[in-house]
Amino acid sequence: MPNLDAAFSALADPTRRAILARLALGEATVMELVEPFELTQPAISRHLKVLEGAGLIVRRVEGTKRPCRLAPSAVAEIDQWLGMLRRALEANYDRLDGVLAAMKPET
Amino acid sequence: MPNLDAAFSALADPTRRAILARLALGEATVMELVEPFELTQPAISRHLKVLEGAGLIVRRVEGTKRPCRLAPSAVAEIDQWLGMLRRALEANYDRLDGVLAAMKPET
DNA sequence: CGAGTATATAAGATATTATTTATATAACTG
DNA sequence: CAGTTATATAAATAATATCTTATATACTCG
Repeated sequence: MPNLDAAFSALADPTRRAILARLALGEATVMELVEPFELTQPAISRHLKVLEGAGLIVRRVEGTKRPCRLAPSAVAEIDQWLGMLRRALEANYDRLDGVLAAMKPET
Repeated sequence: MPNLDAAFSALADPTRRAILARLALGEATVMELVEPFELTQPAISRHLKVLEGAGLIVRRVEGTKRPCRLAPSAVAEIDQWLGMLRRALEANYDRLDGVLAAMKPET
């Protein structure tokens, strides 16, 4: 089970979300990801490590470059967990209790 | 606009996710939420404050009790943001670039 | 090989978070 | 009103995260 802690924690940082948004447009190298931010290269490298550790990105080796791109798995897992809340909220306001009694709380 | 930072950050903690899972089963008071955990009441109160600040729960006043329940707004916002990644990943592997060029990165 | 480029790691400063114990507030209960 | 219950806040501590500068590694090119 990839880690929900790590995934949500990674998404909690606006720089990291911006990196993911950039990667949604396509693969990018570390230096390409450094450029739009006012942070140093080591800072971005660290953010990338966090994102990779959370399973949100993957990296290739291409000579001296390490292009990053989005990874599917973690997003799916987050979606699945949020689905629980979504369903609870859709099933709604007035009668939350009864309808949802069948759901198992969490690990 | 409720805060994505706050929302994801709130979700990054397993105790808080467990609290949300419990609330998906229906409203609960602070003491009811304390019971299943091996944490003190002040610790849970603080977690609830974080969840409330993130817009993930709301509270009523009922005498001396403060029953909590899920709030819809933050989940919707998170969903929306994750939707960007989801679409990028669905549009997929081979040709991420072209298809997604129309997307705006982030705030 | 030697210089330059791309990236990673280390060390250190500072900030933030999570927790506990102790205490405060406020509402019910007899 | 006094005691009890439900919850919040404060102070102290410990662990974690983030950033910077400095430096290491590892490819590439002439």
